[in-house]
Order: sequence, then structure tokens, then C-alpha cells
Amino acid sequence: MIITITDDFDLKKIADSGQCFRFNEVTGTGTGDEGASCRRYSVAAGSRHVFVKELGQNRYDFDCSEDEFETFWKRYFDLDLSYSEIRGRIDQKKDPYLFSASQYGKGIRILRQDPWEMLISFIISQRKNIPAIKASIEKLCALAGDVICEDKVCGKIYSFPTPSQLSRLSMEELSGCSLGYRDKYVHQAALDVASGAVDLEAWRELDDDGLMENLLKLFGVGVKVANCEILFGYHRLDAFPKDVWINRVLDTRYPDGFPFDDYAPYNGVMQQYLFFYSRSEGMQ
DNA sequence: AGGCAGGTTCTTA
DNA sequence: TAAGAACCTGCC
Repeated sequence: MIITITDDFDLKKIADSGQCFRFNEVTGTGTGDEGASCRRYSVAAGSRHVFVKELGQNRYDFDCSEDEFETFWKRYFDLDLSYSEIRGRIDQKKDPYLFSASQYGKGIRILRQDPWEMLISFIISQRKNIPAIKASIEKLCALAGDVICEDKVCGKIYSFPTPSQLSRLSMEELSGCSLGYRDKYVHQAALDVASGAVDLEAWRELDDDGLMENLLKLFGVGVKVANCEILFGYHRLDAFPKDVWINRVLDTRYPDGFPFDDYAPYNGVMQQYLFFYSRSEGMQ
């Protein structure tokens, strides 16, 4: 399924943007030739998986049917929203730092990921670096998920465990996934959602304050994780998670406060540019 | 060896 | 209500 995408769309930047943990560049083609110049990415989301190849000239090869692209991946990549238009709201003279960050991060999009998968992923993320987060999540998937794809280069690829699957893991199995003290948070979240006590899908109907309030009641979820869940799990693009990197940027570049009013309702997109930029250059 | 990594909870005042 | 300590684990 070959698609042309003219709006901001950079798979490498999305993979490295820190919003997703099962989205990776595949090194090596498996077949030996052909792909030296075209990058290939493995994208796992819930119980779905796709390989995407960059063909150049804004063309991409999605390794799936047209139907699956139209009904799932198009929405997943948020292809109905113009990120170049959102970027265009940034005034170079008024905010040169954010402008530079957005030039650098051009191509980042906010994926429409699953609230359950994001909740567990960001609970795990606390006080961990990205490679460690990814390693824990892959262990969880291999332990409790189903095989959804088998590839010569990547081997077996697993679905993200359902709440029920995850709730059936013992604490011993969970701690085998290098979760550390977060094991009890993950276990409790799985029980809450599997039992129906927490209905993440129903929470889509809540307003921003109500959603935040409910998320903060979850064991192991504080303000930062809740904001990541709201931005990445519920795709509410005005959420602005503040982690150590963003706080450093705000302290040094915006001592008088970040101009949230200028960018509403897309402050979360700006957060992604700032985050990506600050991390890439070691924050100067 | 000690500090730190995309925080949160628990304990004290 | 607010500041400080404790927390698993892996990697410099």
C-alpha cells in the first residue's frame, strides 16, 4: 500500500519523540539488498503491527491492506490534521526559540494511541530512561501478549497485553520485567481496568478537568503521567506534560512563563517540539 | 562508588 | 499544604 503524504511526516523523528515505545527503525533488510537507502520502521500499536518503508519524495510503503490503512493507520498517524498549519502559528520574531525547535522537529505528529497502552507505558516511564522503558514494555508484551507478526529480521512481534492479560500476571512475573517499584502500580492499573472499575473508553466523554481528576486517582499516576496520558492516550492536543527536560527549557528560555494562550489548543504539539529539540542538543 | 534517569507516594512538620 | 525522603533497576 503506497501512500503519498505531503504534510509534516518524519518517521524517524516520531520514533524518537518519546511519545511511543514500540515504534522503531529496523536496521538490516533481511533480504540483503534493495533497502540500503530506504529506511524501514516497525510500528506496533495494541494488537496491530505494520512495517513502513520510506520511499522518498513523500512516498511511503505501508505493509498492510488498503482497508487496514484507511480504517486504522491513517487515523493512528493523525493524517487528517495539518501539522504544518499548526507549526505555522509560531511567529519567528515573537518566539525565535520555539520557531527553531519547530523547524528542527518538523515532521513530528502526535499519534492517536490507545489510552490503556499509554497509561501502562507512562506509569512505567517514571524515573526511567527511554531504552529502559522500551525494554520493560517489550518484556511485558512477550510475557502476556499474543504473537501478531513474525519477521525474518525482527523475529516475533507481540501485541500489547489487554487489561485482562496483564492482570493475570503474578507480581513475580511483573518484577521479571524490570519494573522495579512500579510493578505494583502496573498490577493495580490492570486490576482496575480489567474489573471494569476504571473505564478508560468511557473517560473520553469527560471534560479536561474531569479526565485529569480521574487519572490522578489511579495508583502511581501523578500530574506528569496524567498529562502524558491526556496528550498521547486521549489525543487532547492542548495537554502540556512537564518533565525534567521541559522544565529545564521553561526555566532557561521562558523565565516569564510559556505563552500558552498563543498556541491553544495545540500546546501539546509545541511541547513535543521543545522536548525533541532540548533532548537532541543536550540543551546547550 | 555514587549519582542519575521523562515521578509518585509516603512521611513529617 | 508543603517540603523531603524513599523507591527498583540499569548504566555510566
